Amino acid sequence: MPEGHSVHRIANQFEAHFVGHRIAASSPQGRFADGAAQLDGLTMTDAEAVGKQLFLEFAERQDAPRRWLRVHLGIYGAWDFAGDVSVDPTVLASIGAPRRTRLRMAESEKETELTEFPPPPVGQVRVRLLTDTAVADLRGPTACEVLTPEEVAAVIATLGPDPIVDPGQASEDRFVEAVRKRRTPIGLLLMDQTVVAGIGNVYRAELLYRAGLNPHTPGNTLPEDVVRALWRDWAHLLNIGVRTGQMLTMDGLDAEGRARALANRDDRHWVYRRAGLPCRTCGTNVVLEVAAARKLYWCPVCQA
DNA sequence: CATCGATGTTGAG
DNA sequence: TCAACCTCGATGG
Repeated sequence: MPEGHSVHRIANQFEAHFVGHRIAASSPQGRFADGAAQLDGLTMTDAEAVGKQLFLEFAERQDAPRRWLRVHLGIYGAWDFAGDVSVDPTVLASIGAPRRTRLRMAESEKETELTEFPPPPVGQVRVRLLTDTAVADLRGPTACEVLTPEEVAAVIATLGPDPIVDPGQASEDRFVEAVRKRRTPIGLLLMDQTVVAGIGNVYRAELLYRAGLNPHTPGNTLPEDVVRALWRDWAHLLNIGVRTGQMLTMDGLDAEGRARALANRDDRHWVYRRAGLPCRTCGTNVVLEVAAARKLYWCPVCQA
């Protein structure tokens, strides 16, 4: 699935083109007919991303009770936007006019031509959210449900800090404390959404590499400054991800390297998906091991 | 064209 | 620990 950065971009897209608009909600696939009926005709009043979860708020009127749609894309979910939407939602404010197009927002983003509006739903569309000028289709989510504000608060309470939602020192402190009180290996703690929200398998491998950390190191044996640096690096990479829409983890590259990283996913990471290939730094073969049913890539020399 | 695998989570056993 | 969820791009024949 998209890791935290994409979910923030999706929230930005909703913020820019759906919030403040009256929404026609439907479930072309039928599996979310009841939920869609609860939202149909309401106005979207807010769009928030926390970790990998997306929350869209709806209300009848300004002072009316609020309802939230909670969406988690899981491993292969995606939102498809079409109509007047931003090709790059993060630059909308400076560019102004949206572009009439079709945009898939999942693990990667792809733009295609739009011939009619609204486009007929393609495939299994769980939810369609339609305004006069823009449409969002959700497919393949692992979670899609209508919640009360209290239920949303309860979900968010289970999540660790997200550096974009809470950029302050308190979030860093929370992360440091959560990591340093547990014997669990840091490689698993980074994937634990109650410890930090939004990191997935790619960012985990890359953050550990960048920190020179052995994934098996127990959290409670890590020096405080190492854990703080880890948090700051996550915040740094997340911001790059939200800005570019790509999980670029090899910053500091020259212009040529940057172009290569943007063009080829094989040249984009230090260790992720590089099992058996030489480490870019020391030449040692990158190791692949399976931990908690996920593939973990790391360099046994650089991350000794 | 068939098969595989994935940037994730939940819940059963 | 592992299957299920449910989609689609990449890969191989």
